[in-house]
Amino acid sequence: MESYFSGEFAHSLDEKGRLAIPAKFRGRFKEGAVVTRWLGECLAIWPAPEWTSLNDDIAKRPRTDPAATRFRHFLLAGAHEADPDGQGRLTLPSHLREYANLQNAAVVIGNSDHLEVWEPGRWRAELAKVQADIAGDLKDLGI
Amino acid sequence: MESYFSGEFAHSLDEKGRLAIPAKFRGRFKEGAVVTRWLGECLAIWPAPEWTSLNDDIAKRPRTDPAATRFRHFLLAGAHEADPDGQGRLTLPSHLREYANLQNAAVVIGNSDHLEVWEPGRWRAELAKVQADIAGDLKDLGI
DNA sequence: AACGGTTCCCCACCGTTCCCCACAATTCAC
DNA sequence: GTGAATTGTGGGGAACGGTGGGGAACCGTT
Repeated sequence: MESYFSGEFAHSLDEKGRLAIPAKFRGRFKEGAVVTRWLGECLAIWPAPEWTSLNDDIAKRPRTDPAATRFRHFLLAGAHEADPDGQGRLTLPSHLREYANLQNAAVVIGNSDHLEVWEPGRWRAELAKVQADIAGDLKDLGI
Repeated sequence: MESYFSGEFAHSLDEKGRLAIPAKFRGRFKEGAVVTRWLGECLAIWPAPEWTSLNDDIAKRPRTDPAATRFRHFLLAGAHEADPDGQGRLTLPSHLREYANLQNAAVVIGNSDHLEVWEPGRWRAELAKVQADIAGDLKDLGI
């Protein structure tokens, strides 16, 4: 069993909008999965426990904080709970597919506590940006 | 048993994308190996324990830090866990081979806590740069 | 109650990957 | 110098994982 999500996987979306979760991670979604919008115009897939703790964190923020309110709208309004089918796939609702601009292909990447789903073109652009800034980022992070 | 990785080894990549780990280092990868993108457009190979500690460090960084987000995408998305086969080889996934521009040949070098895999041409260029700057670098480092 | 549409579940195919065996070349020992 | 062991390389077969599609169950509507 994996402790952190990592890796990059090129998967397809079929005509029913189904996306396969990488086989090595399926065990982490036995208790359910939640799909949400995420930063960079991609989607995030959370195992149920991680989703709950993220939710608890958000709920603690004061109702009067405008930033917290916007973040709630961003995250909660798009949240979609889904159990993977017998083949380890989950169906992405159309409004989330539109947000992430997903057509027939997708790149699934592991990112610590969640998976991310990117349209392949956007992922290449993100990677290019990352490579351009990596030296400076490392310096900032002190690694 | 070596404590630090060092040395330079010219190996080939076969048609299945398999790379042989130098025999003297194979004992360090009994618990598993992780291949990632690395600086200079090469790949890094980490023994599982070293990777875990690097991973813990990354996971601790705040979700909101853009530099940390980019670094996660660079490192975690590129990370590929693989156990060496019975011959001490591991398969490099195609997206990592593309990143490092690897075709049929590779140079494996030891670098303290990890191995690096370079396309031979890039490695020669890196060596040339190193030799050109070595005197000044030593001065800066106070060695 | 009947119908159309959607969603869910299951089965089957196919490509890839993994694992094992075999060869060749180099190194090491005697 | 000769033999033996180790190392790097290649290939074949079996298992696994991703994909597509068909049929049953479930919804809302007429």
